[in-house]
Amino acid sequence: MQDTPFKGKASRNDASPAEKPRTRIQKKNRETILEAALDVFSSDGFHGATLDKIAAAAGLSKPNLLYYFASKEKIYLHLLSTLMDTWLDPLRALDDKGDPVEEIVGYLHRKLEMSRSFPRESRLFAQEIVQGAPRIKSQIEGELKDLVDQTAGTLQAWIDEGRMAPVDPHHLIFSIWATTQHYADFDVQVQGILGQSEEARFAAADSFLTDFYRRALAPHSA
Amino acid sequence: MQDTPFKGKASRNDASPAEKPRTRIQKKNRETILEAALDVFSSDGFHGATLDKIAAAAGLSKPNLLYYFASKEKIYLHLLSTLMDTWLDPLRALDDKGDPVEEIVGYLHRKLEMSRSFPRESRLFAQEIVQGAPRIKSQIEGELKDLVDQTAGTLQAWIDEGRMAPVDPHHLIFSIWATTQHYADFDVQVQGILGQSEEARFAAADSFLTDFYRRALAPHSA
DNA sequence: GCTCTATTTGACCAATTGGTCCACTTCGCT
DNA sequence: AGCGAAGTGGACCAATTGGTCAAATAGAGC
Repeated sequence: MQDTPFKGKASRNDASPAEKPRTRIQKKNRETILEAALDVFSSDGFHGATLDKIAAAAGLSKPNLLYYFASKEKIYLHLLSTLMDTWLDPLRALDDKGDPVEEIVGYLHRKLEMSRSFPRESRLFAQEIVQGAPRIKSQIEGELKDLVDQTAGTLQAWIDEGRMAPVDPHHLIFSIWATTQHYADFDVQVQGILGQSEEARFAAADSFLTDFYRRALAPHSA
Repeated sequence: MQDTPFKGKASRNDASPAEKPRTRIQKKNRETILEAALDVFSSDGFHGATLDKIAAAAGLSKPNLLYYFASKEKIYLHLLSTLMDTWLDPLRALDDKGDPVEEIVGYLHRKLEMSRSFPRESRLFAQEIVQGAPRIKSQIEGELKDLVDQTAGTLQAWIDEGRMAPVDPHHLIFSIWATTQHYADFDVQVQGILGQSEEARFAAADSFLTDFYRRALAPHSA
């Protein structure tokens, strides 16, 4: 499977719509495919998803789908790697010049907003991690860890200055991830218990979390 | 698939080790299979898991495995339904006669302990929920919701009595689920970032969460 | 309109996989 | 020891599925 240097026939055949789209059709179709794939992968998982299902969702034939992406795994990986970046944006936006508690609450808020706006992405990511992150372990131990460690440093500095309650920075970050992503990843459960509209659920979640973290993180006044 | 009333041959053949084990061999093998299946399902998901893999993990042949459980799905469902009960135990143990904050912290502690002791169960459950809980939605909207609503009532009573901070009881419960299960479900991520031994990770998590919830839930003194 | 390239798809293929058959072995009991 | 039931697994099977091919069609530039 990895022997023949030039598979198929033509050698310059690697010009198949590989990375950067070249034509407007390529651009449109690749987007359509990724959108459909996100839908299917996020609700069925990598193994549960089938090319037929993705193709159907994209309104394309399976061979045509494979004309744009070399394999099922390529599509999946493309989604994952694009995702990781977006996922970290809210954390990057944390400003070490701002007010500690409000910065954290702001981060919390942005993260919750991502759960609302991109639930499929969240679920895709969650499934990958739950299964042991077989395809992105390196990124976790790389850029993710780096950014987290750096942020933890900022938090620790704030703590040392007595501007917020002394809590373990890493676990604080984990708790924010957990509580916010919960509303995307475990949505059926939340919905099954609360009922309510999506709007109401997220509004209540935002209100609860904001209040909760403000109280828990307020610097000791004693 | 659901037509023939008596499939196969013999009619009393439904005596195949269906529900309750009858012999010691049945008991042993069913346990072995469930153990192996939990391993495989929790790390590969329902679709990713194969009977061959489960059979291999159990040290049995595939036909023999199917001698004990009628189908892959039956095994999966058996695990899931057993799980739900265990999962709710810590919540049932919450005592409305106790001290509010300490009761909640106690619950938190038990839940975190479950994440440590039964990470595979947690991951199995998580994957089912993330994918929309196709097979247990009814249980979520049934017994799970009932128990949660009841507990929420207890919490609300405590709040009304001014014995703990006024927070939305349902979202408080969600936050406890999220933060504790996170250490089982997203273990690779936590481990990738913190390094440390499992022991150290969970000790720090317990310490962080206990402290955090105590502070956030303390009744207003003002 | 013509030509070369990009796009599309029906027909296939091989591997995987859930599940079945049936002959054979091991138990449990008298 | 002897016998019927329980237990076991090699050989199969049909359906699914990721992926390939080659032939056909639609576009873009001249």
